[in-house]
Amino acid sequence: MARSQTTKKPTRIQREKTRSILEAALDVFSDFGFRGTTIDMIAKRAGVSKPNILYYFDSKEAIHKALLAELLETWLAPLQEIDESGDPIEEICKYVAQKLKMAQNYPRESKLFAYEVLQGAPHILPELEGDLKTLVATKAEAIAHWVAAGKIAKIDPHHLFFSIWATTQHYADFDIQVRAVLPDGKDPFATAGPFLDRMYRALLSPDPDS
Amino acid sequence: MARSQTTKKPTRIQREKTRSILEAALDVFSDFGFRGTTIDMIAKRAGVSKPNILYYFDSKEAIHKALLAELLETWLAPLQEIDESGDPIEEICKYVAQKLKMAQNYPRESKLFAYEVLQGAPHILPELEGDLKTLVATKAEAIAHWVAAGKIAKIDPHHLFFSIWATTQHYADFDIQVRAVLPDGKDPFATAGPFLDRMYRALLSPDPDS
DNA sequence: GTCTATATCGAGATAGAC
DNA sequence: GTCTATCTCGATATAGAC
Repeated sequence: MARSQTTKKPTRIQREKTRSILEAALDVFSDFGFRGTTIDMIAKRAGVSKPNILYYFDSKEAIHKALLAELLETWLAPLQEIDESGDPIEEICKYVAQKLKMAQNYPRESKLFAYEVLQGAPHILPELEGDLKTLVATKAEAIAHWVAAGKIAKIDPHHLFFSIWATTQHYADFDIQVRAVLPDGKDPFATAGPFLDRMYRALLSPDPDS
Repeated sequence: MARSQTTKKPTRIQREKTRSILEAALDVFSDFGFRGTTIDMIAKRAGVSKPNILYYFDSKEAIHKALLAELLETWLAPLQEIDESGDPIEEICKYVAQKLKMAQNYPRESKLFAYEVLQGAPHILPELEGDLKTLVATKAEAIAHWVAAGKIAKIDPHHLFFSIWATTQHYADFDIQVRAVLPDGKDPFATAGPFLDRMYRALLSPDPDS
């Protein structure tokens, strides 16, 4: 019986090994997707044997699920932080900047998520329809209040979030294309930051006639 | 020797069968990705046998490549149409609307492309670094002229394109997530159109102080 | 706990009958 | 041209020694 199926608390060695397997798996899954990844690839990258992987995790899918579960926690954190009592435009631009930073520093997580959603979110659809939908609804309401108070332009809060997710994660998920198209020597993230900041300030600035 | 390796021109039957195989393959590849798709799935959906598929195409990869080649032609067409002598904001908003329409009407193509780029564009990297980069450079220059003439706000043309691609294709590629998060009964594409139009008009409107 | 060896299975591709 | 049957290989997962 594998450790992962028992309830005994893991030793330090076990925790470290579990971590290094997850770390290696994130590397490979984010590059090749679930189906394109073999346990052997993960084993090689983690520096352990294939059966040893299956001692710590019941199956390839179990590794994948563990990664997605971890991911969701951290992925939604910045959204939580949007504060209705703060300055509207600054709050949203801060969120955009945080999301772009995450795309830069955690591209593997972004791509793992992209693969999952592209496939129809087989493992996390319940979370999307549950926690995520609820959280977005809450924050969308805050934004609707800002709109109603005339503090920002009259925009659809849901599509605002979609556009923020799309534009920031694009630099992680479509990294290859971005680098292929950008002129040589132009850093994607350094130049994307000011562009996006400007875009959302323009979008959100309240109309004079409102 | 398979027909696909000969140089004889195909009969009507052969062309129709090739088409129906490609059609079925697009369905399956766009749902499950290259590695997640089996020839059997394509065969079932096309209503032919597995060996029959391999009579018309040399391999699974050959089908995939054929789809990508077709895709690129149509995918870049709207970008070509941006006309430097037209009204700047109308030209760009027209492009945005066209791209959104394509995401709505050709979501399979969008997802096929997304899978390919996520994986590191193994089949189309040369085209991205060649034709696409060249085309974008040309159009970016046109936009730079508009900026220099004070006709639109001072924005980075490359990141403008990235943001348009990201925000429009998001509704095809992340369709599942969009629908999971949107309030019930709210149509994604119908509500995205006005949002994006407003966003790009706000972004591009020239500064008073320029 | 970790390894070598292996059972098992799914899938790409081929052979050969019709 | 199209089928049934099959070859072959790679990958998940397991058995069993150490």
